[in-house]
Amino acid sequence: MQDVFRQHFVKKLAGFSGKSEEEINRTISRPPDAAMGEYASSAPFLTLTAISNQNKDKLLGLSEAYESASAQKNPKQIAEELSSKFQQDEFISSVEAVGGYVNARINRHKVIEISLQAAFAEKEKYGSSSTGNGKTVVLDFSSPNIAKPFGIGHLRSTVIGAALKRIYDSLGYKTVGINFLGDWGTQFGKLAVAFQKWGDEAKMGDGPVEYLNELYVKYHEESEKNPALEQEARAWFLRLEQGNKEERRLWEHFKELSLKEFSRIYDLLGVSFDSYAGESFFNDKMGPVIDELARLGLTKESQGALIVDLEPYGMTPCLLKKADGATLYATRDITAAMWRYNEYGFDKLVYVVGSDQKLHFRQFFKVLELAGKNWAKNCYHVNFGLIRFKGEKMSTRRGKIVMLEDVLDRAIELTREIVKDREMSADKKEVIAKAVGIGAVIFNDLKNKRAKDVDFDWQTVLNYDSETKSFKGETGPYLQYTHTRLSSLLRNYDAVIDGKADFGLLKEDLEFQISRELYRFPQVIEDAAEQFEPSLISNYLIDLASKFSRYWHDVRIIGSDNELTKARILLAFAAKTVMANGLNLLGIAPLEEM
RNA sequence: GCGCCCGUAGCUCAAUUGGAUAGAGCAACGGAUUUCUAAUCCGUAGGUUGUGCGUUCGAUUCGCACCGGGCGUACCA
Repeated sequence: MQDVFRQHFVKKLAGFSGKSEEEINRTISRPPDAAMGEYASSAPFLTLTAISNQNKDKLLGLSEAYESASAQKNPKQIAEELSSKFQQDEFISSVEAVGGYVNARINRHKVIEISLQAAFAEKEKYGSSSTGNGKTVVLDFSSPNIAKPFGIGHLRSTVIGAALKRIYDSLGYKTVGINFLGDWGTQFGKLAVAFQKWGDEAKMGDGPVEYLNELYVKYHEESEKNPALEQEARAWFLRLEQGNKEERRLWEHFKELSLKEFSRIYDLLGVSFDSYAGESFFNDKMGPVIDELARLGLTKESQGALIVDLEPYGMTPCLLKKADGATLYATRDITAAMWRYNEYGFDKLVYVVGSDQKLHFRQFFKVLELAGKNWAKNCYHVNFGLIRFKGEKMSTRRGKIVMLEDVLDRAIELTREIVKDREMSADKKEVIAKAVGIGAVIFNDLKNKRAKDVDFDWQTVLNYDSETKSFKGETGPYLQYTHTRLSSLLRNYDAVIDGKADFGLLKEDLEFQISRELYRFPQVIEDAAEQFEPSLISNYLIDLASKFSRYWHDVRIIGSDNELTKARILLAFAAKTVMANGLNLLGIAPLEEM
């Protein structure tokens, strides 16, 4: 979507200055103070830069360049000249030169009119577009390991991936969400060995995955003392890979137990997938791929293993087969990528996986490229920071892990405490407790740039204040609360909202500020998709919510003046629409009351 | 050792991708409630953007070096 105000300003300025629109567009920023206008251009400095660059080519000294630049014209003068050429029009109300910048104020009335009308007309579609029509994005996310507990590390992948999927959906892309289950690999050998040695089927009762994890931890403790266990585990997995019935049966049992637990969590989070083709799905498809790579002369044997040498690219080799013949993670990923390309013909293949696997992705993307797959450049590793626990990396091997379900349960419990004394039905309270508690957890994971590591801390995750019994500040509940109040407000308005109003009556500064936020919403979604960054939407919603919170504190919306009320209600309606649309993209439920 | 990422208020993070006077939340202190839901709002205080050079008219943003933290570094994923 295009910002017509900005576009208009750029076009005019380009005309006046003789620079290209492209060039002018790069000089646009926002003035430090809102009072100075909405757009600023540093175009007057371009001449200076150009002259000094020119002189640099001629090997002139810096001071000389500056002198010759200022001798001709200084930015201040240029800014004044350019500004004076502007005339008030439909989009721009005034242009002013300030210290070498050209500052433009946009026509407030126009912004209000455009944004409120668009939000009213498009409702739940406002913000979406058709830019992605005909294109397919495949997203690989969540991808937990079978027989391991679902930790908060997987929450990040799940929540970020699900948000990106919705974001791309809303831009008209066809999206395919794949849960690339970690249901294959040596860890099953380890688990099976542990289970056979110390396990007891009868103890699997209520929390089988937790029990299996205990065995897994025990295995790693024991194997430090007894290295022979490693051999046993490898042998077991090899038998599984070769199709032995007994091993297969146990593996399927583990898998079934795990999926049952995972789906409970996905239900809570409101996440679903289009495909569960996990690693095991590719078990019988790797052979031909290895053959293909070999035919292309990419593979070689080294220390008994089959590798693709990536030395020329400054990377350690990509291992396709271990010395014992078993395949590895990279083999499955390469195979899966090729299969997905054939199956979906994607325009983008996105992996939402932690930063600790960066090298792995660089390696296998490179292998794809070397194999002549020109679509390799459309593969993206959307990495995210690790969740550390009291400064330590979490590790399932050492049993250091925070269970996602515990986090969710605790958040829901805190919320129950808040709504306990509300006058509403018990059912309603429970719905609210779930939506708000989960919303708090989801937002906590989506509010920061994904690359940031997060130190998990019970005290601060939810920003819960036990004294006032409330979630405070920049949280999911804050956004939900804003949406709730807007809903309540609109319920209190008994006339019909028909989308018509006298926009000229909205003269408050905040009415303009809010409209401007509403206006840029579609662009925020596009940026979030482009950068694979849901936090852009989180931050945006916080901005919008805090502006509206301030607004209705200062201003009476439903008042005695019918026309004014009508206009303000339309503003509230538009704000509610955008809050709801934004929250839905993040996977947080917009509530009517709470 | 080498590679990648990070370092911004006491804490957690923003900063429109190189623009003007670096902004929010939490915590602290002070204030606002006959309410369109106070899970709210307002105010005060808090900074040599890790350090030092460099590039630029202009640097939190780009380059180099150093300091500190994280991750990775062929048979785990």
